[in-house]
Amino acid sequence: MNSVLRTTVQFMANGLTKRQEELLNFLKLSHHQNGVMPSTREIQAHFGFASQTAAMSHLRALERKGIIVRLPGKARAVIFPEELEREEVIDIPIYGNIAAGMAEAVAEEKEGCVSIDIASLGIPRNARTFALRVRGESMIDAHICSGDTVILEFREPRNKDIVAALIDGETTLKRFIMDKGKPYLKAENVDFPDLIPASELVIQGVMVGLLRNGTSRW
Amino acid sequence: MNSVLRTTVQFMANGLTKRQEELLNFLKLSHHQNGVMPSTREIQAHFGFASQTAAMSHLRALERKGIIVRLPGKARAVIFPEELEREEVIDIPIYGNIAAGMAEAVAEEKEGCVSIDIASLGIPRNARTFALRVRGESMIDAHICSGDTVILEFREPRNKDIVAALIDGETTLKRFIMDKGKPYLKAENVDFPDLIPASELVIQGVMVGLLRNGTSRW
DNA sequence: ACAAATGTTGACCAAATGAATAGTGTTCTT
DNA sequence: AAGAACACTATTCATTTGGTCAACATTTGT
Repeated sequence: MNSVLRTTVQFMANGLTKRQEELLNFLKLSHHQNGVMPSTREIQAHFGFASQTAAMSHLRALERKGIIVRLPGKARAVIFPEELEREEVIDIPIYGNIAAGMAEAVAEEKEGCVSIDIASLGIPRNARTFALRVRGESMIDAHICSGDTVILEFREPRNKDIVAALIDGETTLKRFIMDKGKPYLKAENVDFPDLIPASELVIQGVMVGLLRNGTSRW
Repeated sequence: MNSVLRTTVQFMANGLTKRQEELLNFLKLSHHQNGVMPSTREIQAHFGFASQTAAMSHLRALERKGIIVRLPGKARAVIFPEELEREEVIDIPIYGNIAAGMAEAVAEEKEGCVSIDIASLGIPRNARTFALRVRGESMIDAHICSGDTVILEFREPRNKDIVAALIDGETTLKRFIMDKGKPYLKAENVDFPDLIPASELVIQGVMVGLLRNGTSRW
């Protein structure tokens, strides 16, 4: 009597069986950890199959159900359809402070990263961007809250742009106003005064987007 | 006299030569369009090289400069290091309206997609999420503006959560308040009245994040 | 002028990899 | 009870693919 098979074919919400779900998870895990899709023999080894055909037929099943796409004949050519439709994703470094000149983005001070597609932010693909965590309420009337993450582009500010500026060795978010050729910085909160730059005005970036986290207070 | 070679070795900002830059662009384009990395022979064919060795040496150069990582012996195993560090990216469909029951997310009504890493939103990897474009000023006191994109999770609301609710066949954003066992909906704008549900209260999702675009007005 | 780095050519090998065929047992639906 | 979908074993073949060797040309810095 053959007691190897004890399979209970249960269908999941997405129309996959338990085993197919396991295979899909392995594909995703492998792709995320190693950066490449596993070959049929790597799938075989991971599940302890005695032949590649088992892996092959599972891949065929996933393809038939539209979960994956494969390029026939090509090696490791398993694709998740959603990744093909996806816009280009960029990685935006988050800095706590940017005290220095910002000429070269210093990886050491990076606190984390936001990965987001460029279309959602509406920025050009070659834009140099970075992000800052907002502390304080100085821009609350522009509906920028403490805890928000603002996305900034490294470029020249235009009138009324919201900018990150270096003031007294600290980076703060302010609205950039050009008044008769003279620039000054305006807080979007009546409790904060306008700032007329004494000497040089150092603009670190122009706000192009904002990200608010569910765990933030609002 | 051999007049094939007209190479001017110019170094780019990232330390790559012109040719290496072209190769990198082909890798990125190919990866984004086809979903897989090109093989050395596909690189060869694209650039019209007479042998794989040209492609190989370019790949080696890119690897030496840290632009790519390769897994020796494995097929199409070229990896961009930033993608390895990247958190898992999910694709959140954007709906204009969600009039229907929302039991099954209907792809037909999809207006677009936001691709973002799960860590930036702070949501579990298996969360069922969708996004809505905000119209109107009813949540302005919660600093949610017209034009913002709110990210919502399909789950039961807790007290004081901001939710998308179905009211008169339209989806609107409101704060969910549970008062002595009776739920009602509160607009975060003094000009808008509270809403006490006449019959059934249909909650479509709970706000877990917000995305504001640079092109939005503020 | 010389060395080092870069870009190229052509031919070849061995390993990695996808794919096919034939057959067994299990579970689910009708 | 029958058919379909599912989960696998065992073996074999053909192609894809990475990797190497031996040269040679051009540019760049010392």
